[in-house]
Amino acid sequence: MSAQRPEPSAPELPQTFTPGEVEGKLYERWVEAGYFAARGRAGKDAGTPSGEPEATPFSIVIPPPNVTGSLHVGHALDHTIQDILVRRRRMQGFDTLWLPGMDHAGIATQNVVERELAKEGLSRHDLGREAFVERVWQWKVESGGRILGQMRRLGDSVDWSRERFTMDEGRSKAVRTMFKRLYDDGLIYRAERIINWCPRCLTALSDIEVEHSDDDGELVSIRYGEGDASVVVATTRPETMLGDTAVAVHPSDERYAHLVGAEVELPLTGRRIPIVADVHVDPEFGTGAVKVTPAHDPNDFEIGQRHGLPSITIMDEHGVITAHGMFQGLDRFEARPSVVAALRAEGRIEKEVRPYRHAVGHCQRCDTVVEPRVSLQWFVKVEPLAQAASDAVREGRIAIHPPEMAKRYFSWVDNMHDWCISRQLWWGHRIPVWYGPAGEVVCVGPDEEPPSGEGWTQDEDVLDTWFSSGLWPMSTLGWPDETDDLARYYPTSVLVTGYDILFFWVARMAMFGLYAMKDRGPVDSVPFREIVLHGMVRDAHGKKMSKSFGNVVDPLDWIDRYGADATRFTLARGANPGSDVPVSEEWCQGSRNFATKLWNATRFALMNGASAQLPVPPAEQLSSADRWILSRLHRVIADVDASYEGYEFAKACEAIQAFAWSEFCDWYVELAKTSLTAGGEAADATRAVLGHVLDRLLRLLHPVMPFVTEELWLAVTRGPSGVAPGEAESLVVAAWPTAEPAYVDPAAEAEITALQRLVTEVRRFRSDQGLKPGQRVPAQLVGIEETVLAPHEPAIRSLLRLDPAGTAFTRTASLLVEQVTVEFDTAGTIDVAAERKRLEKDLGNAQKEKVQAERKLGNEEFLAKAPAPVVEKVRGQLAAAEAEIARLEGQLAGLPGS
RNA sequence: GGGCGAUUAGCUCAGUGGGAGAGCGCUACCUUGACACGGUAGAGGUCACUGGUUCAAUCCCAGUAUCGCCCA
Repeated sequence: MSAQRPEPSAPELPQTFTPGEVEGKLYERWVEAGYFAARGRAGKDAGTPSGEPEATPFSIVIPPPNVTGSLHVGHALDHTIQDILVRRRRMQGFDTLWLPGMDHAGIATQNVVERELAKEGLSRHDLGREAFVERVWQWKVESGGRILGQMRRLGDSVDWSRERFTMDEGRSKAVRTMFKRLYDDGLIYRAERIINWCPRCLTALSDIEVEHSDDDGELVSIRYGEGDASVVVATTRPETMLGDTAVAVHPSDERYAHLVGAEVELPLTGRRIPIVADVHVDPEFGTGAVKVTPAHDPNDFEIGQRHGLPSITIMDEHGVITAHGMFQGLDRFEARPSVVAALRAEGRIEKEVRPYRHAVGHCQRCDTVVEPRVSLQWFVKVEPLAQAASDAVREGRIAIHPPEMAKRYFSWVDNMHDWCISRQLWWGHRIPVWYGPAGEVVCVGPDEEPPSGEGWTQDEDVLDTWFSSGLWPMSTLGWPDETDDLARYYPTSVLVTGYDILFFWVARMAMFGLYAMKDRGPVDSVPFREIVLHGMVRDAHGKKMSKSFGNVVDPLDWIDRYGADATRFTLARGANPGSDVPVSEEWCQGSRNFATKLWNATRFALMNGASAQLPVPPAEQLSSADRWILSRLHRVIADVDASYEGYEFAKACEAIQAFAWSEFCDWYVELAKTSLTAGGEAADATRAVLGHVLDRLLRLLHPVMPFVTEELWLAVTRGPSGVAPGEAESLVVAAWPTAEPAYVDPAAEAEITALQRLVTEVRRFRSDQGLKPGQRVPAQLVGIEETVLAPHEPAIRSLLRLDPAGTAFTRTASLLVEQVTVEFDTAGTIDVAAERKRLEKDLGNAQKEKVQAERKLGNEEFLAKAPAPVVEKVRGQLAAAEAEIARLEGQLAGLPGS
């Protein structure tokens, strides 16, 4: 430590950053300080960290994770993005609300608890409805909500005082209110329809709870009827032929024209079924004739409706065949080969293709193959609601980012089928409809007493979880009550979610919000003003993460090993608008490395007395290096801020990292070493500039990497005297940095660019010459006095390990760069061949550039039609190339042996 | 089958109508007084293919191929 160096103004930071030791403490401190709590109605007068009198609300409701769930990497991405938005707005002085909570996940949760019961040898029916639901609540209290603790690990700045759950009292009231309103408006009805049925979960599913995959099955062609009057149908589900009630062909299919209206005998059953003509039959598929099983296929159901065909249910709720003699009692998948064998025995099988790949629907929750089933269910009539939801986006009242994604939204919302909302479960919001002894049907509102007396019973079913999730942006703020929060934070500002669940609930929230809040008018009834869609997290090769593939990343594992900051940065750094987010452990290590780099740069600055408390002197008292880094910083602030504003998180992260590492650490800190060693006023200025740049840089990065930036910022802004006057006590509530154009300094930028070019050229020379990095070489910088680089000679010598030329100096090599001739004494060991190779290579490039520029400038049309600035630019390129050629040719001519 | 998107360095991805970029990986050298979770230098690309528009195309348009996603 040199004598001039002042006492360190802050306690030295430890040598490395240990996330595990500080993250938990910092998070709890933030929560205790109340930074994450929205200010509520008082916020109007409460002031802001940056001192403005009024705080504009900025609100986000979290896409509620399942109460059964745990934080997976998809949540980590989703939450990181929301936290970036919220933390930036908070620093900007907004009254921010990020509202956390969970949904009750009807099927998933019921499955979990039923599995628990099964270990005790019990089923839910052994307990009865009431006791079972009690048991689920108990489970929810005990083991539910693990994910909330995990959100703390990630650093989510949510308002814990406003945590909500879809099954809690307020949210239940919202559900009953909404049901009643829709029912009274005729938008909820009960009907017998074909729905998706899970024979394992024993409940109806909505369309979106069915996942389609291409599976290996079979395609069997079966001949119905005899002789000329026979017809061959192809099917992937031969067992359902037991429930066939027709054969359908396309009306213009000449092959079958003579058969339409006739009947054929259905094998194995002895029943006679008609042949009908229907335009929805694809004449190209199979034989062009299809079997029609209205009770077990959605398309066939439609055909059945159009032609008045009977519907014969051949399976029970478990997917077991219910009739037909020898097949009775067989599971649907056992029945399939049995039916085929029986048909084969009768000589009815014309063709069997196996394996045959085709789309098969599976239950999203348990992967069981879904069985279409005719049953009595409750539906939401979506048409008017969907129309409103579609219009809101079409008219820009809800903006989708990135905008290309709106197409997906429209294609879904504009083609939505009625929504089956009843579920044959016990865990959920029970349908508030009572049936009376004389066939009465009464929908009971939240504040009404259900009818009592002999013979009245409540509907047994519960509502789809998405019915309550669809109310989330309103219900969490207190709707249907006119609460202060609802008045202040609805519509929410942004909804952040993956494009893969756009349909699951975004459209539903839009439909419900626009309907329930319509009194506010078209603009303010939307549940959110903007939708930010991100992609799915994938592995380093773009593969979807899956347990079976073994490429699943556990974000908590990364947080443990690399820190929450590194995990968050990795996700944000990969989040380009509209595209999936590839991640890998290597990249997370890279993010950790970045945190460490920042840590060490800050440590260096603090060791040398840097502080954000020091005022940056006026420009004329600053070195060009100081002015350069300030200029670059303030340009970067503008760029990064614009990227954040446009939800371009990858771009923002990349720009911050590039500036911090490649400009601040690689050049400014290196140049600062010379200045600090020299001492005096220049050193003081450097300390102030180091403090200023770090301060702004840490603020800019804080939304992405909240922990390490807080730790460093506190050290940089607080000297031994504690909190700086007027400064925030935490980066969480510190003011967002603004770009100050006054700092932009093109002259300083040009000067440091010249310095970089000179230093790089000499480094290349040293490298070509095999000079070791640390090896000191005597050199003189001829002509530097006449250039802008004159004041930088000490820094240049330090960066390049150049010693002063002593009396015994003998020039063995020289290099002309930026009007400076660098003469070296390499003690005679000059590698002329290496140097010639280098120069010739550069010369070749310069000549190529010259030719390109000349070709353009020799083109009359180019000169006539290209814009003037472009022509000027090319002229400049030509001049630069010619100067470079002259320089390199001079260098080559000066080599020994030339 | 319908729709959408992609194709740029070994890998993952930015990018712009006018001189091809980043990170990781790779090669060489280096424990220099913030940092080896580091430094310096380097190699590596007909910007998928074929046409068209234009003074000028990796970028705009059309077609082809391959891949991915959503829907049926």
